[in-house]
Amino acid sequence: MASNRGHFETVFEFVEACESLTRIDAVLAAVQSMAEPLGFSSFIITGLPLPNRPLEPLVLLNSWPAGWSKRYLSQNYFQIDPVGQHAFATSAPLRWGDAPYRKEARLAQQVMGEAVEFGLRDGVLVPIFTATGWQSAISYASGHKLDLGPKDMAAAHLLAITAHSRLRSLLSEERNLRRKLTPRERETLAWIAAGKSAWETSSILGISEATVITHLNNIRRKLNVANTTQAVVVALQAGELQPY
Amino acid sequence: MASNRGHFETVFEFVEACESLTRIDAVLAAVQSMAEPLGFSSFIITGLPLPNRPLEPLVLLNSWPAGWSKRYLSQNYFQIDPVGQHAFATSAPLRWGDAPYRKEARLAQQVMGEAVEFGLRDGVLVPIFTATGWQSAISYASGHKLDLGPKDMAAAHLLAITAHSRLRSLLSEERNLRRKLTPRERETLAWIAAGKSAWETSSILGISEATVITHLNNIRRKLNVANTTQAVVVALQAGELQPY
DNA sequence: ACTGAACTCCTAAGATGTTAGGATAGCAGC
DNA sequence: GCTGCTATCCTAACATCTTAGGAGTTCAGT
Repeated sequence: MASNRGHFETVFEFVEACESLTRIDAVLAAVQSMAEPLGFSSFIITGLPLPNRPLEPLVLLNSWPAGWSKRYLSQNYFQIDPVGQHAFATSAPLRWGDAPYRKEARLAQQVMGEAVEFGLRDGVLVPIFTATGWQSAISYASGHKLDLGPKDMAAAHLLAITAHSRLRSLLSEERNLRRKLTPRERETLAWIAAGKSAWETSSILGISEATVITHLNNIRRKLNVANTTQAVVVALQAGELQPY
Repeated sequence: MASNRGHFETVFEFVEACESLTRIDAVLAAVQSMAEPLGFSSFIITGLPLPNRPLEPLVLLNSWPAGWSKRYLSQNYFQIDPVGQHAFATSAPLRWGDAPYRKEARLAQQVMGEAVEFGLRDGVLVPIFTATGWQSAISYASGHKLDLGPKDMAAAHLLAITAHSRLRSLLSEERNLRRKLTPRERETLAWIAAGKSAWETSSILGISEATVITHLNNIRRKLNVANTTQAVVVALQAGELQPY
């Protein structure tokens, strides 16, 4: 384990350098190189899904072993994983071993057992809070038991929020290039999300109700959702409902 | 202006100390005491609203002069303020003076003129990205023109994301104490947000469609919204749609 | 024992959203 | 000149949500 002072200075340089990274794989490499001196072999940065929703579409960055990653995401282990579920309840960085789980939860024990098979024995989960109640998290993994002090945890925390911030801006830029909705459709959906009916929205936008309905039809088709309510949720998560 | 090295070390100590702050006004005082050496006299930490939506419900922490704060929020200046609007487009900290605005935008100039009357002459806006496309921001204000180097900007940035992270966890804890919806109502709304109809949701939850409809009626009444779609948006912003 | 909150179930009318067609006009890019 | 995209408008049947009532059960706390 490197010295605490060393960690801090290095992480601090990372904070500055991170701003100039323009490619997602560069962020991944940078985080990886920062995490290794702290004792972590891999990590994942992800948004936390709503109840009953899959984790996979919210993953931002992932350096987990491929086999584990595939199994965890496809089997939706997140809904079982005590560490993942505790991410909602904690505000401070969390040692994996400190995640509470009921003894009767055989599934939870099975998931943790399988993680060990893939070389993920210990780790730290850092929750990242957002202004809207949505959360993200970064989960660092290690192949051996960790011995981390408060400063190491703080360094991991700092690394997490910095990388997350940078990542969001990069993905936001990428996202703009593959937006699915037209400007008028976004404008329409923004009013619908504000609770306006189709008729009210048509008045606001100065068009006919029929046109608003057509826009909503196209929106639902493009986003591949069941109804307008889900369209709003998906559009929010996809960043469609913002200016610019 | 204090030395750059001093800023950095102080901010770094703040990162550690912030974790132990348990009261919102303590965070406010801590940020204030950190911001002043950087040249800032006041600040606001807030989520960014959807188009056509007011800023006020998303404000987390506010040390702006009371008069200006009241006017800005009640008049919904955010939708006019070029700095506020540019928050959506930038990923790096932004000097107020660098915010682009059209010359023909008399309203924008008026807002900025009024800010000066309240002693807000210059400042820095730090956007905070989230995993879901929702954004927050902190806006530092100063009574005089600022002369900030890259390291000062980085220090302000670091201060912002650290305080924001802590604040979210504190508010999240407070929020849990004044949740409006019952567990069953949250469970119902989570499936509705996933695009299920009332009938489908009733099947999933093993209750009658009538009960789901009753839950939705109560949800709309409690959240004081016009329809289920808006109920989902409001519940998401209020953090109602998460486990625990 | 009582109170309040949560959860459950019901009807019926009216409002609103959804589906499935079709149609015209403007405009940018090839 | 053509193609594709965007934006606009329309009808009609059907599905779903919304409103406005009422009512019974359970359970925790006073």
